[in-house]
Amino acid sequence: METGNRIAERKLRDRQARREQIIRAARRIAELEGWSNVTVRRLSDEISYSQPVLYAHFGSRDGILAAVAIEGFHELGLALEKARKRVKRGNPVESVAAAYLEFAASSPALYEVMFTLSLSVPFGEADTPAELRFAFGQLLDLFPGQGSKPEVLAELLWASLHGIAELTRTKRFPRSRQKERVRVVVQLFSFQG
Amino acid sequence: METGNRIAERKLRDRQARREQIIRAARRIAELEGWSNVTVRRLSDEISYSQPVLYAHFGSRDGILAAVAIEGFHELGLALEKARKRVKRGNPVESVAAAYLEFAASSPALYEVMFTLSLSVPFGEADTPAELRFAFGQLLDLFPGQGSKPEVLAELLWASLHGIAELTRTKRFPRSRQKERVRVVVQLFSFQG
DNA sequence: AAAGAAAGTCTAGCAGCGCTATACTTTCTA
DNA sequence: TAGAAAGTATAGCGCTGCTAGACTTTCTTT
Repeated sequence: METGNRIAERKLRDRQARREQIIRAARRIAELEGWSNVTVRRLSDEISYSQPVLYAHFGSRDGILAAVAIEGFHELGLALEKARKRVKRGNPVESVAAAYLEFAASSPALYEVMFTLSLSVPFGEADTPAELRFAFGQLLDLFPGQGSKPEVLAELLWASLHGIAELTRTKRFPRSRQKERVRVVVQLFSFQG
Repeated sequence: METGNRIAERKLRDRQARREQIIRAARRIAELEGWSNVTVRRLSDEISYSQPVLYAHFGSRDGILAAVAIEGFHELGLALEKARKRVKRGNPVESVAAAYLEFAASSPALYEVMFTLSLSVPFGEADTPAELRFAFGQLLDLFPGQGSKPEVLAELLWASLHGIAELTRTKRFPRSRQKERVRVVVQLFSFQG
C-alpha cells in the first residue's frame, strides 16, 4: 500500500495539469478570438480529449469561464498589491489606479469574463472566493480608517475604475483622454485623504 | 392613384406596429427571464409570425437587441433631462445621479443590453445614434465650462455611475450602502464646481 | 496471478440555437 | 383580368451545450 499513495498523487497531478491546460486554452482563444469562440468542442480539440472529459473537470461551460474569472481576480489582486507596495512616498491611489486600468486594458477578454459572466461567482457573501476578497482588499487598504467609511470609498474607487475600464473596453470612451481621466479620478480620491 | 398612398401608409403603420411589438416582447421576456431566453423562435411565437419575418425587420438577433438598447438610451436620456431640469436650486448632480441609478435598478435587463451587447451600437463617432448623444449630453451639461475639460468630468461621472450600477446589478455591491455611495460620489463631483 | 470492481474515456446522439433557400399565397399594377 | 411584386411559411443547415451508454484501462481483492 505504499505505491497507492504515489499513484494517487500522480493522478491528482495529471488532473490538475489537464485542468490548467483547459483554462490556458480558454484564455488564449478568448483573448485572440473572443469568448463566443470558446466552445466545448473547440477546447476538447485543443487539449486532445473528448468533450465529456471537460464536463468531468468543470460541470459546465460556465464552470470553465468561472474558473478563468477567479484566476483573473487572483492576478488582479497581485498586480494591485504590487502597485500599492511599490510606492512608499508619492500617491498610492495613483499607482493602484494605473495598475488596475493597465490590467483591464492588457487582458480585455479576461477582464470581460471577470465582470460580465460573473453571476456564478458569488461576492460579498460567506462563500466569496479568497481571490476576490484579496483583490478588493487592496483597494480597501488605500483608505485606512478615513472617516467612518473606508468601505464606501474603496467601493467608489472600484466603481470608477471599473466604469472607466468597461466604457473604454466597449469603445464608449475615446482612448485619447485616458491619461486626463486617470489624473482627475486620482485627484478626486486623494482630496478625501 | 389616390388610394395607393393610403395603402402604402397603412402598410408602413403595420410594419412599425409589428416592429414595436417585437421590441416590446423582447424587453418583456428579457426583464422576466433574462436575455438568454430571448430567442428568435420564442419571439416569433409571441408575435404569431414565422422567424423570417423577424429577419425582415432586423437583420439578426443582435439587430433586435441593438434596437432595444437604443430605445433604452432614449429613455435614459429623457429621465436624466427631467432630473436635471427639475432641480432649480439644490444640487443637479445629485438629482441626475439618483435618476441614473434608479433607471439602472428598475430595468436591469434593459440596462444590461445597453452596455453589454453593445459593440454593435457605435459611440463617440460620426454615426453614433442621436439617442446616445442626447443621454450623454445630459451629463455634459452638468459641468458647463469648468476648467478646460467638462468632457473629462462628464465621462468620469458617467464611469462612476456606470460602475456603481453594474457592480450593483451583478451583486458585487451590497445594496445596503447604496445611499451612502451616492452621497459620497455626489460630494466628490460637486467640490469640483 | 486471475477475477472482479472501479475509474477513465469515447462514440453517438438529443434538443435547441441563429439563420436562410425555396415555395407558396396574397396583394397590387397595368 | 393576367402578370408582377410583395408578404409569409415550411423545412432544413450547421452549429451549440450537454449526456447516456458502450468500451477500455487500471486498480483491488482473493
